[in-house]
Amino acid sequence: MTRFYSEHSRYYVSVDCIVFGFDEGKLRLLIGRRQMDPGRGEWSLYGGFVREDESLEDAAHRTLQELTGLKRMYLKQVGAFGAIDRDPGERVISVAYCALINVKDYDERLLQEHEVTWVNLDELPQLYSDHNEMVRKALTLLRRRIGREPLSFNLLPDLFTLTQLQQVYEAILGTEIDKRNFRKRVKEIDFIEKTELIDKLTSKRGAALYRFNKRMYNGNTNFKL
Amino acid sequence: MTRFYSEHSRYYVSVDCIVFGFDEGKLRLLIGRRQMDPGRGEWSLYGGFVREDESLEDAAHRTLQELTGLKRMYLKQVGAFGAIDRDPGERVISVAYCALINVKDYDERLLQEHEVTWVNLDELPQLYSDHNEMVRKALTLLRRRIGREPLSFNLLPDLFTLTQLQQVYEAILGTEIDKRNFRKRVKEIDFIEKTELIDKLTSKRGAALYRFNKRMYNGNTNFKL
DNA sequence: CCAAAAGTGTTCCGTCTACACCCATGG
DNA sequence: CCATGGGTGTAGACGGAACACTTTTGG
Repeated sequence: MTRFYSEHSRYYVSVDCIVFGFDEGKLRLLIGRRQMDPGRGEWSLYGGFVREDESLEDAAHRTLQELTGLKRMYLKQVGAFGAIDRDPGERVISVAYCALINVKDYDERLLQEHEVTWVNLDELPQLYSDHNEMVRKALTLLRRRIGREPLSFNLLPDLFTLTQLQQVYEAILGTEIDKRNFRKRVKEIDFIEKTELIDKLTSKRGAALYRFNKRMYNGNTNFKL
Repeated sequence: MTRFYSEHSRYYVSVDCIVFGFDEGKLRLLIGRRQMDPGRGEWSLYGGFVREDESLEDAAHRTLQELTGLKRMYLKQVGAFGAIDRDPGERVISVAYCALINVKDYDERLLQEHEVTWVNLDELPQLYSDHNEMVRKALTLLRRRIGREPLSFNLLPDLFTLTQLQQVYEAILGTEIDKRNFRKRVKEIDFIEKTELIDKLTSKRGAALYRFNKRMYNGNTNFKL
């Protein structure tokens, strides 16, 4: 192939994944001990270098599949990070991606293997390089979008109770929400379907299970929750 | 320097600038004929390759200074674009930046020199590579932010009339806005200052000139316009 | 004197918020 | 029988939307 741009410099490009999960009413984040130099042993987001045969987003999907075993998950680009010395080793330009997964789907064995763990978002330690900034930015992005995009279902099982759904909102927004007002709004959203099933695990009385109906959602850009 | 990541591939990284201006009530975009192969002669955003001694944002600022002569302008990252074949020449990962400038500040000579022109946003031709997508994404970003961030002043002279300000909102949002409601809201925002000066160019009666007070704005994250 | 843009308040309606009690059941 | 979480409606406050006429002055 002809070399068009040979007078310019080339850079390592990586993807770093901010993986959010939701468990026991709290937002959690998947972080691990960095397994390469420099910075070996520091807490870090999970990431990887971009290969020649994949797009940025594909690289993030591949990285996440290595980590979790999950094939296609909710994924949004957070932004590119390119400070000259952001990586203490060499210059690496990194593109951050925010992923949302249901903690139950996660393969526990892979967790061990990659030496990653879930930490509560509010107990996040200092992370390698600019990773804390990536997390902040990802969270800001979620907060801005959760009301107009059906993000929250990615953090929950297919069937969920309204209490769980509300807890996701509260965890992401960092506020308390009035139960009656929340449920009133849910009732007016047709793509959140009540099923006949009852969850008896979390309460004695049992709670109705709901489901996100993707078909009904399609094309519906104007809901508000 | 030790080479830490030598087993991985490196890539050209460029910045592409979506430069918005505002003139005669319309949003305009700065585009030019591409001056290098491949794609020479196609309409294109203005961009450049990232150098080793600059961050991504610095690269965007430098590129924009070459183009407009302006030193520090409003600049926001739109996102990284990394499809494998997005550039027909070689693999180039590009980070798009959205800039807002006041058309009057622009150096007309440089415009000639770089063979770039202003086009109305609604008459945008097909652009090189994925540049149209970058523009769409930048516009979406502006629409989402204009209400909670003082973007609009970057598109106007230091002194502006309320009609001009309203036109900026209408151009970005693509909607018509009620004059009285708009002005009512402006009155409640303390960092938009009325001056004693009168603009007599656009109307016979004359219109009061306003100014964005940066000091008053600082720290004010909760306005709404 | 008239065309053209500037400037100005009120009413209505819909939306969001605050708020407290009964229900069902497992242990 | 009681502790625990599930489930329900209403009233008042607030904010956003609709709406039309007067003012000024250059030509």
